[in-house]
Amino acid sequence: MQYWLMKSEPATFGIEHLKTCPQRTSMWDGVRNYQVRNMLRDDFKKGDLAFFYHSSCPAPGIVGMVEICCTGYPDPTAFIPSHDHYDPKSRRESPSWYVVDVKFKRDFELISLDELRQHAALADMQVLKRGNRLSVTRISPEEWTCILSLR
DNA sequence: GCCAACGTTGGC
DNA sequence: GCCAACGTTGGC
Repeated sequence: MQYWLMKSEPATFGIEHLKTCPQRTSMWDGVRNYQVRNMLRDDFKKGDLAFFYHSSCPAPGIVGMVEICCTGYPDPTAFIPSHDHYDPKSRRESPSWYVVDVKFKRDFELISLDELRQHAALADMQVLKRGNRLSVTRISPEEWTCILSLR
């Protein structure tokens, strides 16, 4: 059982979108970064929990919690030529990219980036480090508990 | 395998 | 829209 933080741009796919999906569950597709791919493919397990983070928006921060529904499987959008996430280098026999399914668990009143930075116990979180570009990062159990205690 | 150029991310 | 940071690409 592991904890994660998953970033998404709310204009593209925010937590409000997730809540309108059937079973409030969606594929987390479109990851095109190898470090994140490796985590989705190798490390994510059914039952893991993740914070849902809104980035590249007026109020960046944690807005909710999701549960991981399955281990990673090949990203089907990479195989569809007309899709925005199409990647001709990804083949069905040797997929380049992976997804997991995530299910909505709960909302938070926004825990802003600024608020996260105010807690020394969270200072090591990758999402707070400058230059961080990973859309998925690990959260330690201590960090998870600390963030939950904020709401 | 080096490294410069380029593209993307994401807070501000 | 700026710009720092850093991943990716491709020539050599």
